[in-house]
Amino acid sequence: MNKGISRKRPTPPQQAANPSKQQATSPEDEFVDEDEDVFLDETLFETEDDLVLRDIEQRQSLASRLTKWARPPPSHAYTSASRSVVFQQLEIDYVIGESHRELLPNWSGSAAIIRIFGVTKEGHSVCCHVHGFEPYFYINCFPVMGPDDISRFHQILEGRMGEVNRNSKVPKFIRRIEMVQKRSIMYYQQQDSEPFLKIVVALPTMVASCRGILEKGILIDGLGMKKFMTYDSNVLFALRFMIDCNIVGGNWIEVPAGRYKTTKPLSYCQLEFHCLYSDLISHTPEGEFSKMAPFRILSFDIECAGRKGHFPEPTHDPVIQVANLVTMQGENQPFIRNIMTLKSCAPIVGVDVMSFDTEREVLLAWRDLLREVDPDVIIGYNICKFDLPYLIERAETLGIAEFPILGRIKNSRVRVKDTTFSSRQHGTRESKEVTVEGRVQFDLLQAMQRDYKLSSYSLNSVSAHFLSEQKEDVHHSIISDLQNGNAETRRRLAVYCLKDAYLPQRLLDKLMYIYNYVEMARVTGVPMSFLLSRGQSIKVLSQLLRKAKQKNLLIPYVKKAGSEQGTYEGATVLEAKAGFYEKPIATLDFASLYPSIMMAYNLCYCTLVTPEDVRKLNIPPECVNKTPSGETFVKSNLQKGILPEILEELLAARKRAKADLKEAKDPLEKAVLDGRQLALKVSANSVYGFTGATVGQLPCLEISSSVTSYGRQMIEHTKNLVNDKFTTLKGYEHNAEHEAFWELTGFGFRRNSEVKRERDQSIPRMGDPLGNSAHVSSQKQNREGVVIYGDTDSVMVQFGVPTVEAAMDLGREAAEYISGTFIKPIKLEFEKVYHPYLLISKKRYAGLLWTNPGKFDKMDTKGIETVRRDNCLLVKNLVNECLHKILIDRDIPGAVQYVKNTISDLLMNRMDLSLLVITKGLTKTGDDYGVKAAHVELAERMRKRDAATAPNVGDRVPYVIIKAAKGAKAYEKSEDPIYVLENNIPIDPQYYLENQISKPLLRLFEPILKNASKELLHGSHTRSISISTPANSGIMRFAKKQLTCVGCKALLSKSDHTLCSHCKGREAELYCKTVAHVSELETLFGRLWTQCQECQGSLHQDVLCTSRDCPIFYRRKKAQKDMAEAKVQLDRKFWINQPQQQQQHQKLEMGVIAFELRRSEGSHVKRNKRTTFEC
DNA sequence: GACAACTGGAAGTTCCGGTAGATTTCTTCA
DNA sequence: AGTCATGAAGAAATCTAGCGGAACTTCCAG
Ligand SMILES: Nc1ccn([C@H]2C[C@H](O)[C@@H](COP(=O)(O)OP(=O)(O)OP(=O)(O)O)O2)c(=O)n1
Ligand code: SF4
Repeated sequence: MNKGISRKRPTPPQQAANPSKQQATSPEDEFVDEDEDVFLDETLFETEDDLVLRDIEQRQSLASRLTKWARPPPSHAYTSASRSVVFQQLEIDYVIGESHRELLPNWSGSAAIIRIFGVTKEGHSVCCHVHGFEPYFYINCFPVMGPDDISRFHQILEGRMGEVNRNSKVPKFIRRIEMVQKRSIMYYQQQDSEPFLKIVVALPTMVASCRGILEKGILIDGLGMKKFMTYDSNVLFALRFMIDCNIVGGNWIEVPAGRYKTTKPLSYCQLEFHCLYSDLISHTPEGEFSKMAPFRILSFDIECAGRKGHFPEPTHDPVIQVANLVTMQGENQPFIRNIMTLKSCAPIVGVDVMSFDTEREVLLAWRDLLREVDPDVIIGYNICKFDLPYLIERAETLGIAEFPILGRIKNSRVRVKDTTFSSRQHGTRESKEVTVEGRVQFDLLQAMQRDYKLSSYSLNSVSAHFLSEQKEDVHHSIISDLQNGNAETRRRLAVYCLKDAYLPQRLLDKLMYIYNYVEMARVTGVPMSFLLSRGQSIKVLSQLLRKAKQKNLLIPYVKKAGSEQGTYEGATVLEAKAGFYEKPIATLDFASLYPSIMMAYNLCYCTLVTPEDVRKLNIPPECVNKTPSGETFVKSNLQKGILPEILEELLAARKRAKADLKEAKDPLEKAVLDGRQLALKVSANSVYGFTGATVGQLPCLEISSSVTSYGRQMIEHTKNLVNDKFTTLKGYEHNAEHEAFWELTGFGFRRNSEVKRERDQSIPRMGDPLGNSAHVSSQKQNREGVVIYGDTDSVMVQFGVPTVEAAMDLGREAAEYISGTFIKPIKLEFEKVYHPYLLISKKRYAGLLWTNPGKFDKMDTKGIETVRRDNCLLVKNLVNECLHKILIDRDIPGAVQYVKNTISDLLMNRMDLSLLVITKGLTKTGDDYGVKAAHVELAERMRKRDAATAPNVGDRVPYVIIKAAKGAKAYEKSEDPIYVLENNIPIDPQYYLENQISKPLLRLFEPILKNASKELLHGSHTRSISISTPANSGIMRFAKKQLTCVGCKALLSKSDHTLCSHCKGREAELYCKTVAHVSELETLFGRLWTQCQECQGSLHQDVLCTSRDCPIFYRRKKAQKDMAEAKVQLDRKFWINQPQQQQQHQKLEMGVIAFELRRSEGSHVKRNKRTTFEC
């Protein structure tokens, strides 16, 4: 217990990194000394007894810590290399290194070496170096080129490459040029193959530079200047390797015994070896190989102590705590829970608390943990953008050179790079890329942003949403205070930090992320890490390349052709017959419309016939499909497309997912499986999207516009058929009604029987372009149909029958009947019934959804405010409640009353601020906006206040609308809700009434209620308003304060202090009332306070949380404010004879004063708060 | 140099320009 | 009867609220 000696950080991980040593000696004996040193600090305040106890405890904890940290040691069969190694790979990358002498004796110089990281089923970490895989691409071969030309070409190209890559030390740039027989994927071609040149280069980066040379043109003796088309030349090297070896993301790889060599380890992995790429066996993920290896998942979170009023910056502010949880895949409890703290920290049950004196020790302890535990996956919340870069930059600032070796490769530092991801779907989002070699990072924040549309992505609101659990949010300035307190306050912080580390793990489990993402990686064939860092197109491209390789096809590299026509026509949306439908509405929907069109009509790059070839090739007309948009594609008997094959696989995977979904019971599990099913659907739809992506790799608008044109034709055909069959054939009960209608409106219509006769002669078939179906429709187009709405691939049909069951029967019948008119696999399905159904407009409707006749499943809303994230909660709740009352309870008066109450609450300022927060996404950086928008302007203002916490591109900005001068634009009235709370700024209820709730309500009630506007928005409930005054905002500088009477709120003259002359004499009554009011508010506040204490997990500590996303927070704040105000009123009772106190109170009492606003012209506007205007 | 699935549609906001109506200013005239 | 002040009426100028529509923006349906 020598307190004087300089402390060492605990060194267990380093020793323990060598498993054999660990076994040889008892770890307990070995590390006791360091252990004592480390925890000395805490013992300073403790008694001798505690000290001894603590000491024993720590000894034990460290011993168990080590056995817990390390991976199981590999068996002899592994260490002696006498068995084959089978492992699940999680990450693949490559490095440039010297070729392996033994494996590739004939090679020299540097080459790309692939590294595969993974885990065996026993849980050993694996690093496999793969040699012999060379980067290559193809170019077209001119017919005149003979073998001599090729070798001359080789030499010239080698020379040009030497010029371009001057400082590369490779002996030979172009390894080989081979003549191969292949075919381009573009356009249908009659010959099977033609010659191409395969160019094998030395290093992956040379593909691009070589491509550049060949595209520009190269002078070949005897042939002149030749420009080449390049093929497969834009494929990432690691992906190329995966494709050629048939490896898909997260699958199992086997390296047979004897085919691998071990050498001096370059990594920290337990099993490390070298092999040839041709010796790898990739197992397709089926049966035994569809399982998961027991990989280790580290979830962590850091806390930093920022300076007062500043967000922590790594150049100044220390890292004070790091919480870690390690879980084995497939288990539901972490087997390691610890926290590393700077300075002492009181013990926490079930958690290994490790305290250190210096930040350096904390950081190094974390690095050691990483190295020893050797996690395969690192998760956390916002780790990519914050935690990891912070740790690394911090270590740099402190000059800890040995810290950033976090990956599995010895002496290799992690690199941090800024990245932006921008797509039409997800907008622009900035992030950082931290390369930790051999470990997959899985930032739950990124996953959430991609997979779920939420109005806030803070950990708090996400966990509230998925785990129904609030998480306190401690402001960064308070974190410093806690750190600077004592062991207890630091314990408090540690608990908070641990929770932040635990929640991502819970989310990961609950949303089955590992399982779902591995599946997606396997189906689409990309590495896991791509799923979070890349978009949809890489998935399609990966599948395309795989299929193309099987079929001997090549994918051309096309430069951006600027002249290409920008857009093409999309889907039809049928005109919506808005209204409230009390009879059941059946929905017919094509199953995966676009994918099935592509499959049915064999649409693919390789089946497209160019207009030129249509004339030249003389393909028999029965072998081609002419699409409604005028393109020609050959049928599958001539050439089967590869896109249809890809789609078949994706849809098969989706089918499996849907089958799992059926099994699921638990609602959340259902939601998750539904998400998985939807993700696969999106992947399938993206195949179509890929062809229409003009900025993508291989756009082919002929395909995409053909798909949509078929789609348009099909929905039109379906609509006509339904309208036709179900309004004209006898035997459907509803006919009478419609006939009556026709008699009223129609003229010149034929009778039903006539139509029937005609129908019997031919069932219109889709496919004969513009044939019968057009004929039928032209005859009937004036006829009022039963199809009330439809979008892209669905039609909503009002059969007119009164019961859900009957509608279902008719729906099924109709679906079957109409499906018969389409080519396989296009299938119209009866999906659901809405009853009742409120159709507001195109893409906006609500209804009760029934899938079985007994009971409705749920209320379904599409497009309206309840599902839109850019509405405040008030509107969402209000609309939701009204819909509930209208659709389920069928209680329209109740709905009206509810609206009135809500409006009156709003106007009387009884609304809690959390309900008024509007959020909008920031899609571009400040300057790029053309017009001023509320959230953009606010983001700019917040940036001026504090740049570090202000929203960035891709973030969502929460704001409320505050009171301002009349006629002020919304962008002048937006404000940060926290700021509003802190500064007691009044909100603008009028804005919320007029701009937020009125229009949605009118849209909702219009079809149901006469005079909706008058009834809802101008009734007596709108008469009482309460105007609150700002506390200290700008215009208050011109305000003169005046008190109001407690009894009747009238303005007080100078002589009165509490009550006006009228109310004098009612003192006792009013006093009692005020007291009761105060105590009521106190109880409310107390209750909320306790709730928060429960949330933060301790009942005897202050609540520090300022969570923008928690409704309780707003309520607590409001209760607090109301209570304070009420107390001030109470105090006023006693002022009557103490005039000098008055001023003081006046200051406190900002909320209850009236003010007089002077305008420069001299006109006066008088208002007072808490004055009830009765009209 | 690498990266980015697609279109259709509703709705809210700002901006801009022509306008009706109000207000002010000027003119005329009793 | 001529001159001047005044006020009313009318005309001209000016202001302004409110409008429609375009453009921009966000988000959702499919
Ligand atoms: N993100 C999307 C969603 C849809 N679509 C296109 C392709 C779909 O085929 C069509 C219809 O979409 P649905 O949402 O109705 O989905 P599907 O019909 O594909 O699937 P299902 O009806 O089986 O759920 O719209 C698209 O391009 N991109
Ligand atoms: S406001 Fe209270 S309940 Fe909400 S997150 Fe904070 S501590 Fe928890």
